[in-house]
Amino acid sequence: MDNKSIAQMLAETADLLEISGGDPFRIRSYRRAAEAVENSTEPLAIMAGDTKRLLAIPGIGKGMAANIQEMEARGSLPLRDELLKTYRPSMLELLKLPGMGPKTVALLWEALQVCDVEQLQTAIDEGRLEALPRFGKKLVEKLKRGIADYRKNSGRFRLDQAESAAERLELYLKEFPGIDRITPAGSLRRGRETVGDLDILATGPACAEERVAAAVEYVAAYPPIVDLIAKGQNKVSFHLRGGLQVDVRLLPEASYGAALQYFTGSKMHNVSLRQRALKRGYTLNEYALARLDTGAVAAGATEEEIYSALGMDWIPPELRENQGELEAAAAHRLPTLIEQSDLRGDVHMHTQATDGRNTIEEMAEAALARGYAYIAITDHSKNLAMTNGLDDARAVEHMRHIREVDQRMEGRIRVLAGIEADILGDGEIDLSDDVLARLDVVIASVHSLFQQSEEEMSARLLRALENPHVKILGHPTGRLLLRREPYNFDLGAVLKRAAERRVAVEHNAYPDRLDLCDIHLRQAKEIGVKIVISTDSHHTADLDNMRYGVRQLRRAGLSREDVLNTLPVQDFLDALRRA
DNA sequence: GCCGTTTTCGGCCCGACTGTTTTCAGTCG
Repeated sequence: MDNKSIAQMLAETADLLEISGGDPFRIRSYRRAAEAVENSTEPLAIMAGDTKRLLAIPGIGKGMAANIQEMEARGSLPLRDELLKTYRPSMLELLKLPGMGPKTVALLWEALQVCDVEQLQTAIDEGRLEALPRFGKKLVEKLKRGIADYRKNSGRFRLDQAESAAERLELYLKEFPGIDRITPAGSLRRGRETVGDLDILATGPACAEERVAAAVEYVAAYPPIVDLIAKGQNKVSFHLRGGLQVDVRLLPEASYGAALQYFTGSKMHNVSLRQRALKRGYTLNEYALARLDTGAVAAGATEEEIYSALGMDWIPPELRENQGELEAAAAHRLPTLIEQSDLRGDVHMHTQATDGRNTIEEMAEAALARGYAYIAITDHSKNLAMTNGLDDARAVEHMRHIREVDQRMEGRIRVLAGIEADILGDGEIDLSDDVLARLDVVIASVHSLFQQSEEEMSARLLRALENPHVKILGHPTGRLLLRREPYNFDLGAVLKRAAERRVAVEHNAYPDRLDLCDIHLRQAKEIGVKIVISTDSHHTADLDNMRYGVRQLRRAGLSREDVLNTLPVQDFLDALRRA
């Protein structure tokens, strides 16, 4: 079983235990174990035989190790099977409705034998819910709306979409006199590839306790709101068109840091942080860090002073997932994360020669405007016929063009000549060695491997790595290589061989395909593979996507040294030649 | 079920909001 399936099974067991009214602390340990498994860079299938290694994972004890071994051996978890005799799997879906928690699910089951969304809808229509304790008109209304939303869209929102919604709201909030600082918190600030809802924090004189009511009214009047969910003393929650939920919190300046820390999360990071605070004689909430004995406030205005009062360095939001960052911060050993400004070149882009929209010059000017010192033009090779891919002769001709443009730029920006070549069925590259040898940047990509089995893929990737001209292993889908989904091929072996051959592995910065690569980026770092980050731009505007990819690298804990295109152009080329 | 710079037992993070109550349980983040 792959890690994701194991994690899901553990999480479901936690949900079922909660519905059954089980011990809350036992439930929490199942949740913790699920997180730990999901975040493990190593397939548990390999570790399962080694109890000691399982026990070394925080959150995994004797019982959980046995559970994991059981799942590996039989593909099932006895406690979960037991619970499913009493409860229905569809109840796990019911839990996703807003306002619906384990207690309510249990009540619906015991009183009405309702166990899924369909039956709940029927029970509502027949008016059977009102007979139950705690079920008034409003709660029933809320469930009705919840069911409609659930059917319409059940899912998270892409980071780039959430970001632009946040930016529009920010403009609106800034209009209100006395609101002068606005920060998105939550998973958006942590740079998660998808965002469940938007947490926006705001502060300024208008957010002081005695004045905040007017600002709350202003927020609630935000025109794009389609559905006001809640309006409290200093918080407004609503849905935007498209279903994105937004929580806006208006906070006094003295506790802004505490609130930012609190609402940035992640939940597990906060739980651990508060535990550490307790051990040191403090209590931490969204208003302040305070002494337990006297109640005296120790910190609150900034995040830095809170972490510092607890003996830690400030932790970049991207790392706040409770995966060892607290220990690293206490030991002053946090990595210095890469910044977008560290990048000196974008080395994967297409032009009109194949399926790009712009000319070489236009791409170069656009990159120059974004502060890059160099780019590589890497159009497709002939095997991608549908893109009008280049054969040997056209590749040489195109290279000549690129060199001319490079000359014309007169050193303002270096324009390197490259290719995004295709890996053929036998692992060969679809251009001659002669041509490949004359190019500065050869990316070998996996287009033709889409429909292949995953075992086949890894074999081909490994063969392609043996080609001396391949400098970068590309993954233009963002799904093939560095992904978190269950995969059968041995990615570790490909990364290890890439490290040995000194071939860099590419990380593409697509906003719509940021599909969960952080775990494998971490694995690449552990193995020592160099990363090249690029946008695979087909249009000058695509160059702006770099920021999304950088967030991914940061979440994986990567520093400038891990990424080749932070180097000056000559060092970058030398590093590639070492392959 | 996990875990230990007070512990191998006895703890385990914290507060707001909602709806239904008339003092609180449940949900949420």
